[in-house]
Amino acid sequence: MTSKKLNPKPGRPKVINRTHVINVAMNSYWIKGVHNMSLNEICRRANVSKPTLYREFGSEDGLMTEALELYFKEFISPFFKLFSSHQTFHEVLQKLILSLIYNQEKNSVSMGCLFTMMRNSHNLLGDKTKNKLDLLHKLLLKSYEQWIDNAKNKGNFTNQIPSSVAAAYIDAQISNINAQKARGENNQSIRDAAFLAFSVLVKKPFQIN
Amino acid sequence: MTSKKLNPKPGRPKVINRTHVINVAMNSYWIKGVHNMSLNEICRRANVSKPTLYREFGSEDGLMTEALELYFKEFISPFFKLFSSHQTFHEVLQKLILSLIYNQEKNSVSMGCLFTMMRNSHNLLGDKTKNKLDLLHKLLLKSYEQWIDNAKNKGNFTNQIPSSVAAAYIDAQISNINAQKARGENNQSIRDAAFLAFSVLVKKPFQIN
DNA sequence: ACTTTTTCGTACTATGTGGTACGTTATTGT
DNA sequence: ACAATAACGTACCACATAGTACGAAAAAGT
Repeated sequence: MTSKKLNPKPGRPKVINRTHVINVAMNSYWIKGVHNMSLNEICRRANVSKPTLYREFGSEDGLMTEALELYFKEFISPFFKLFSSHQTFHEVLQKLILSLIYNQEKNSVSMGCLFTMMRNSHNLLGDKTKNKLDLLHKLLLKSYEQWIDNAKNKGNFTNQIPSSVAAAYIDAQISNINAQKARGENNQSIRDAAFLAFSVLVKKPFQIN
Repeated sequence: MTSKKLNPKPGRPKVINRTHVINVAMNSYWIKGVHNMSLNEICRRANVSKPTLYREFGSEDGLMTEALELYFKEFISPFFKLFSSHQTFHEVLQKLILSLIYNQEKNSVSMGCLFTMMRNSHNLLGDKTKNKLDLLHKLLLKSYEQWIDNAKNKGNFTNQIPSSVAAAYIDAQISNINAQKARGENNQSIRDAAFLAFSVLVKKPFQIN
């Protein structure tokens, strides 16, 4: 509380825990839905006063942007490592699908995907969040495209379809899986549909567990 | 105003135009999104006072239920006729896809599908609307299933997949098309993805116009 | 001690929401 | 004429929202 070295600035020291607030916001938006979660409620949950939150993030839009960024970093970009692994396209695709269906739940309640939820209601978002969303979406599409290009070079992807079209297809089908999860549909029927949809990209059938 | 025959009841005659209000509500929910359109705003647009609206529909939930029902009747059930036509499965499917992509716009602004929008945010709906939604969804799935069964009998559907699974697949892919429309994605890329997704159900490729 | 700097949070604003109380008005029945 | 009936809409309710004004508090510099 009084160490000059840890906080060598004048003025009352900050108590707000930025990363904690962003975490609370991310989870709240994720579980309850972006437009079913108010700033007031986030303040309550994060135990922060509203002016403090505004001082730190500027606006609801600012906080939401941070929440989105954290979500992408924690729950989406980890897949990028899979894309550049030495596994075949088929193996990675299967892992990706099953992971989306079976690992995105808390207390066995299916939660969908915050990123997809935001894309599906982008017209209600603030400008900063919308821009961030566009940026991340482009990044994601590029990642799919590189993954496919690599697979083509390695001979793991023999379909003659252009990589950009395949990337858009994967993006659409993954959004679809997430939407089905968010609707609370049955995991097995989501899996059946996903395997069917992605079978157009590969030769071998997928393994049911 | 004074005819006993046209209005043989005591009391002040009604002026509210029920079907007009439902139409306004349906279009408003459709264009602006169910949760971005308030009852107040609908009253303004339909030129009806709020108590009058409550007298007629009981609650926001009641009005929304009627709006949903009208939407389904006007924009979804017309497809049912296609399903029982004498055209092949392939022909009908292609017409269905193209119609969803190119005919659901007003002033060349893509609008998605109210039914799909509601399904994607069912957790925010009132009980009546949710029940109606479930009912209509089941009706829709049954229609797909019958369509497929018929096609199988006529030899137009040779895939060995169970009809219920195929119906769920069609449902998911159509929801996906609508979601992409609602996100404002490019029509051509939506069409490419849809043709690819549905190619697993048929043998011949689809015709690009 | 006193000023400066910075963050704190109570208490407020303006606006919007779904929903309703209630006096008014337009009709029919007698 | 006058009661009975039924729909009308103004003006309200309680509550929630995003966002802010402002004085108190906690640190550092002198």
